[in-house]
Amino acid sequence: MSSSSFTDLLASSGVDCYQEDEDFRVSGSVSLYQSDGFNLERTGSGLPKFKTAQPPPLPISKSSHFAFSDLLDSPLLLCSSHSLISPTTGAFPCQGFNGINNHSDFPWQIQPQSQSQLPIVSSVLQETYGVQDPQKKQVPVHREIATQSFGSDRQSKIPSYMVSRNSNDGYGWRKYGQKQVKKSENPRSYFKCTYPNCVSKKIVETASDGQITEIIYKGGHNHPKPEFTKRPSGSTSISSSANARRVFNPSSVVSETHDQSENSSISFDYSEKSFKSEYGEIDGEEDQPQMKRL
DNA sequence: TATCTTTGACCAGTG
DNA sequence: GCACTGGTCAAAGAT
Repeated sequence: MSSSSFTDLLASSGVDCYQEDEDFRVSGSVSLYQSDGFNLERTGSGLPKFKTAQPPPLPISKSSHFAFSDLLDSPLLLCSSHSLISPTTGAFPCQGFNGINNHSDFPWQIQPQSQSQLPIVSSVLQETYGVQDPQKKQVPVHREIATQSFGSDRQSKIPSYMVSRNSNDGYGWRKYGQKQVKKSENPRSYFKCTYPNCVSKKIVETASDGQITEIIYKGGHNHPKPEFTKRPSGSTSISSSANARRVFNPSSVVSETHDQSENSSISFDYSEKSFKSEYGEIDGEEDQPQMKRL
């Protein structure tokens, strides 16, 4: 898909794409769930408009759904584990955004403005392929600014761990700190990936009303998005969900790791079921009833 | 009982 | 060297 069609698609979907410096941002009023590796930001009223510059030619399909976490499994981001974006051009040195991406589908699903299907009423994305000083550790920074408007009443009922631990991206996150920083009036929560030996971290900035205003990813996952086995039915409490241990599929790790370093093709289900499953993120469809209860 | 979040303290980087 | 700031640690409480 060409960049123009991509931007057209986003624009038509209420997404605002623009690039600022090294940041490629996608913002607007769109329901996006998966977000790993992306900046998510709600800008104002969410009226779609392009600030700039041609965004990278993301191979997005015309699907109305996409899963951001899958992007982390793709070379688009994983390439950042091996090489950083050009600090001067902001361009990916690897193929991903250079228009030669082989992925037939961009792994995200744009949820049109329909607000009836998901708890997330709207979410606006900003994607930043952060560039760190090459002199410093070569860890890519993926900044994500997200606003998850669950609706004031609904959001307040969602336990914090449901947001923080999984953070809608399919990965397991463990909160290890929270701090009020000066440069932002909102407190920051610090998360680590729970996958063994994974150094990926993220910083989630949450507004006073509970909305996630910014997510900053530090370091890439050295593992694919985990596959989870389903727990036996019968455990319906939220705590059971929190206590559910994610089981990583070793074979998946091997194969996907290989794909990440090479040319992995990304496939994802555009169906609503899939999207909801992604949203359920806690443990797939098993947790959807929990979400419904919530 | 295990695992999680919370939160104050501590540490390191920077000006 | 000092103060400020952001990031991390770890004990305590919660689930």
